[in-house]
Amino acid sequence: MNKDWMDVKEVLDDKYTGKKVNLRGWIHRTRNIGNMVFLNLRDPTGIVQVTVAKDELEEDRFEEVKSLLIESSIKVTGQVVSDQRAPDGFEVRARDVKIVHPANVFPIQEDHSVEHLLENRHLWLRSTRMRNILSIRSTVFGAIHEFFRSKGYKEFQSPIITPLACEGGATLFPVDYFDEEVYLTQSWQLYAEAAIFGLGNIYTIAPSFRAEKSKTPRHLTEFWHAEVEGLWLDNDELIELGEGLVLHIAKKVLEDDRQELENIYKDGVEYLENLEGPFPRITYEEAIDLLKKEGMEVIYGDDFGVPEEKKLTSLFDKPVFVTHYPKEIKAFYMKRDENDPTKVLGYDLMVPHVGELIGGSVRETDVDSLIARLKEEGEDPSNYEWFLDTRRYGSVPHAGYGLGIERVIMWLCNLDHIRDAIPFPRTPNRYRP
RNA sequence: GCCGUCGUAGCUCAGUGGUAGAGCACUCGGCUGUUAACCGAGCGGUCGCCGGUUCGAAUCCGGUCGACGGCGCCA
Repeated sequence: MNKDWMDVKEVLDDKYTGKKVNLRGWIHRTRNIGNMVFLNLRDPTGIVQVTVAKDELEEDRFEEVKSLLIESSIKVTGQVVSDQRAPDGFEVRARDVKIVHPANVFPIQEDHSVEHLLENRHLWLRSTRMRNILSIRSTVFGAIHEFFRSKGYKEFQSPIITPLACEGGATLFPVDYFDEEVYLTQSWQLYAEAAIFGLGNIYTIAPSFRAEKSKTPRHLTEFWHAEVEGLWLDNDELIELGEGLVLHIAKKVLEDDRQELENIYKDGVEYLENLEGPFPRITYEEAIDLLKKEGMEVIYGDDFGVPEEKKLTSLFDKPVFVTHYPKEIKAFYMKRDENDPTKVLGYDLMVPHVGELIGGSVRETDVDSLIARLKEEGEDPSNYEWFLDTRRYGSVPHAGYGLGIERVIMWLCNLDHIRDAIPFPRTPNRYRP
């Protein structure tokens, strides 16, 4: 190996012990004891201790290094030694330190409130915790592309600016479009249903926007949505497509980010390692019965709240599919079950702590049924003419789902709050920085 | 939308009617093996904002703004 700059991780992996290295990065912490300075040098791969002795540097340079504040950027040349006194068993004895850019007083110290970290999110991204999470996030995005493309699905983009709603009840962010009111998209789905009859099976990863004042640990107003639409799929095939994606994501994160995952959540690794299909599948009615058996007061026809979700997911050691919900509590576009027209062919995939990870359904293709359901939801069907057209010209059975990517990350990392699953979270009370 | 908690130094907090406090950070001094170093000194405030009660309000009362937490709704 012969290169100019080494990674901190390589030093900690014993690749350069006894040798000279060149490192560059940021001062994570610094301690000076007079004629010697201890620096913890951070780069994107890790943190290593650097010792700077007064004898080794020119006097002026030593005084400069001594006065550097946390987060100053530097280049270090020195020798790697194995030393039990160093935090990770290895340290770099500096021969030369070049100051790239001294830092002002860093606003984030050891004690910090949630609010302070959110105000300084642009600086908090340098933390080990955020670095680990964002690495896992990157892997999750890659895994989703990989999964769908390996199955022959093509990537299709819908507009972000749109004139119509999609999810009944969900509120839209209005946008002033040259004096007309349009909205930020809530979902890719309706446009996907137009594209599917030409392109075939498609998927996307795109932001979705929900103007709901949901002050919960599971909601963002702007979140990243992985959505898929497949031709000829029935509900069972759609379940397999959802299960396959979740399993593939978990596998990839274990492969590529095991260390990052362990840094955040030690128990997560074992849970994910043991995760395999098939996930349990129960109907809405069976879920109601289970909850009643557990002593909960649930009324048939009600959607599950947080207490019901918690109870239900606690009964299984894997994510659980709940199928065949009553049509009244689900979106207008879901197809009714021919065997029981009060139910829809669709499902939610639920996991502990997070709740719903995926919501999917077979799509209704009958124009009259769609119009009737739209009216029930208080929508004006004339706003949906182009969508209804997709059913008027040789529609075929099809199905799809949406997966909340931040919720997947929250689940994988066992995060207390979904806002840590995204670099700059947007919540009802926060849109800065 | 509903319920709750909290706003005091750059940060984290104490102070519940009588002169505004601590730890950390920062500055200066000391120290060649520190691990959130340590020791000494210094700097640092319109107690969120508006109004009221009182001889006197960070403290009591009313309002307001903001943040956080929980519920509902959803992915």
